[in-house]
Amino acid sequence: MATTASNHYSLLGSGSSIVHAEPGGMQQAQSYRDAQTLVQSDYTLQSNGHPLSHAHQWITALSHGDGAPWASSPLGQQDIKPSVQPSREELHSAGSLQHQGRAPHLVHPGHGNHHGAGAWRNTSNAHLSTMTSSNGQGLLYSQPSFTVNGMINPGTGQSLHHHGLRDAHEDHHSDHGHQPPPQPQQQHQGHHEHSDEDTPTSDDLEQFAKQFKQRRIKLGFTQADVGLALGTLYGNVFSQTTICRFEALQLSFKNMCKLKPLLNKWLEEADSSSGSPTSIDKIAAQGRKRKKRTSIEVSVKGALESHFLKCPKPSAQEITSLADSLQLEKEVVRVWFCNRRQKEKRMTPPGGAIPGTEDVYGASRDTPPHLGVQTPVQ
DNA sequence: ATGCATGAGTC
DNA sequence: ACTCATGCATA
Repeated sequence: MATTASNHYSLLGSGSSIVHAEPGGMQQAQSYRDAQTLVQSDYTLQSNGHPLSHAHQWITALSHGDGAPWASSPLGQQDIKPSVQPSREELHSAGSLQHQGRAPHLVHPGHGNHHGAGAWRNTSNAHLSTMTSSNGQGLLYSQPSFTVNGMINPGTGQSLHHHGLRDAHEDHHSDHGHQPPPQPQQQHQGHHEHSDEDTPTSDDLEQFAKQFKQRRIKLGFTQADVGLALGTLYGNVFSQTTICRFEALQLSFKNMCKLKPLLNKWLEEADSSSGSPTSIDKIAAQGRKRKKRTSIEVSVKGALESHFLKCPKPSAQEITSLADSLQLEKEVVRVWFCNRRQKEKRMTPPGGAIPGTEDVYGASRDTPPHLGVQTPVQ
């Protein structure tokens, strides 16, 4: 694809003072790739170096295994990268064992409609203890540059954390209307409902997320604070978006499993370190151009929705013609479909389905099952 | 809280 | 060209 055009961003020195806001600039289909000649009119230059956004790559790289844990991945994750040190042998090894095949269940050749994206809540009640059995998940990551207590004090009220606060997170969840997703956990008859040792169940995650959010708020931290703290703490920086999605269970099962241990660690650190100094190291930020977010009109969205229902995976040809008829860039349309598909794979359905009422799309029956809890949120 | 976007890793 | 993890920008 237009790699040429899409990645011609420039790095801005950290000391750059220029800034160019360009608020209500343009926003509709401006071909960013065709416009190579146009220079960067449609890119927003962000001179403000945002905190390293490459950070996620460490994890991402390894995490791509996507074998859907519930599916059949022999080994789960042994990701977790140390900080910025590129020298890491695991990087490679991990790559090899990844992707051992997509979840057997939701594989649909051609484009049927949806695949069982909803494999999500397995709810197999059992505590599957499976993969990850021995990876070094709970280990520490080396943190060369910065070490330690990351996390800034939320100036906003709050300042008392107790350690014993562990409230019993024992609540409800007798069960949900889960469906029986192919849950391949095997071996180890789990029995320890621990946090990081074994693969959590959907309910475990749901519970943890709930508790995490509650405690986070009690401690007075925002989602952004946590994301930043994880960076200074472990070297993995996450954005407010990711924390938010975690709490709302809007990530894939695998992704949730990966983040849980990290957030769990943070929770522990959070209440143990009461008067920690909070040293926030900054890493050189880099800026790159990013295409301005395209806003798709509702009417157009409706059209895209319709097409999606008929064909979630349109061919390049179809995308082209569709883009043409809607007067959007092909790339925008392509990305829209990608995001749409991704959305279907999330744990929680879009609007928060009501238990018992599913199927967001007409014929879809395997849409991700509900999750009846809608958190009010901050 | 979410929509659109980027990129690495795959297929 | 797709999937996935992730995030900037925005409603």
